[in-house]
Amino acid sequence: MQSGADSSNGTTLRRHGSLTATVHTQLEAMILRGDIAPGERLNEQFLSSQLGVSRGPVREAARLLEQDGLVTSVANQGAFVRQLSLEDALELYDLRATIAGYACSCLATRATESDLTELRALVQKMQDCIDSDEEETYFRLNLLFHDRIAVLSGASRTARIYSALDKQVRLLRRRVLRGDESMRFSNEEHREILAAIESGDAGRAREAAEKHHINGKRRWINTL
Amino acid sequence: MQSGADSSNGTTLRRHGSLTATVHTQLEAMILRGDIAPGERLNEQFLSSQLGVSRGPVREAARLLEQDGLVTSVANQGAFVRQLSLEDALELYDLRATIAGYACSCLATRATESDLTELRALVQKMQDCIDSDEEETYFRLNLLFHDRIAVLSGASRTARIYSALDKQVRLLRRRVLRGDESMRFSNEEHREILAAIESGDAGRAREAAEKHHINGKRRWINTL
DNA sequence: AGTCATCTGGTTGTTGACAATCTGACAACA
DNA sequence: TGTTGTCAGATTGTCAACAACCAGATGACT
Repeated sequence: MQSGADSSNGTTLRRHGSLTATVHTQLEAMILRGDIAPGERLNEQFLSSQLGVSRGPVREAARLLEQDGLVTSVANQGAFVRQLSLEDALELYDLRATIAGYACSCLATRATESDLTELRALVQKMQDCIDSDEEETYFRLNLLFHDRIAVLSGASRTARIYSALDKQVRLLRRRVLRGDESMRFSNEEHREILAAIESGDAGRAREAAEKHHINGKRRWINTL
Repeated sequence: MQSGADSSNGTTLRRHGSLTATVHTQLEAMILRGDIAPGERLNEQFLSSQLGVSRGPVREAARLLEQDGLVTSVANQGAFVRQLSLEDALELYDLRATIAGYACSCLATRATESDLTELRALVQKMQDCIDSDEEETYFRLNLLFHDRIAVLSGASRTARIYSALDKQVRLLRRRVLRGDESMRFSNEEHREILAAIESGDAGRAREAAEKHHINGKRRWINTL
């Protein structure tokens, strides 16, 4: 719950100039954090007063969130935080796997030594988390690992779409506790992805990434 | 009632649709038609007076177009019709190929007889266009064929993304004259895609679709 | 009692005005 | 002559008020 105007981030986030961008970021965080539950409506007036802006930027931010797939808006009724059906979830996982596969295949053909160093470090950090049983940090690093792959692939649209899909996935498993075994298997797959990228074999990288994501899907299904 | 949401693709001029939606459709058409050239700015004031609305809906529509990838907006400077670099174009083709491959693999596992009938009819019509040398119509049917596959695949996000990528591609080859030979090869590939879907073999469908799109990419490159 | 029309409060849709910012040009100056 | 400061115009960013619209409640009528 944000009291009053700012207080959220100490420094006023005015740098981008556009309030819309700020509001977009804030609302996205609220939704991903679960402050606004799936199915709930984004009340423009309430949110605008909460964030200390007028309804204009809130409306524009809502449009952005709709394109991000985080909310659906109904004419004359407003924007609602998306509630994903099981079918939606399954498609989401598969599609994300496909996109990730493409990103990895791109990266395999262009990764610099610096890129590889960065990814290796992430895998190592994740291993440390497993050893010291820090699930929360592992979860964060895991997101970062895949995000970095998408970005480093140089395919900007691909990275953007992957990021959007990732947020939608987080919509349905906000608090995922993978468990020790899952983390171990998962990071093993990360190693395979990394090895495939290092080898420069685009096809192998693609398959490794797809398999990893599909396994993630299966792990999620098993938690139902 | 299922109002709003998405995907009644193309002209969704509902009786009372919001102005934002109308403006979005109009601007999209203008851009795709080339009325507003790549690199050109979308002047909010001019467009709003041109379309007989205020700047609000125009601004919101511009946000939508940005998410569609048709324009890029700069803070305090406005929205500009996107100018695609060669790299952009190459990624676009590859990514679209990947997405199309996924859509086809989905459709292969769920296509109804009615779906197949529709697609067969489209392929036949395209053949007629080739025989009577109607490139313009062939071009339109070609777009429709791939769009229908995406929609019939049942993967709504996938269809949406494919549609967006498709519009971006059209941004860089508004007037493509494929030539007789190209059309013939292209439709032959359509047949192969259709056959793969009919066979129910997801992997084969995926490969056929990917190959078709990659060949399309090559055909485009050859025109440079 | 049940069905339908109407009313009302609240919310979104739209607008025109005002503030902040950028672009380009002109003029002052070293 | 080349650089820099300043200004005017245009354009985007934001706001608060008004209009259109929907959902639910109330009440009349059969």
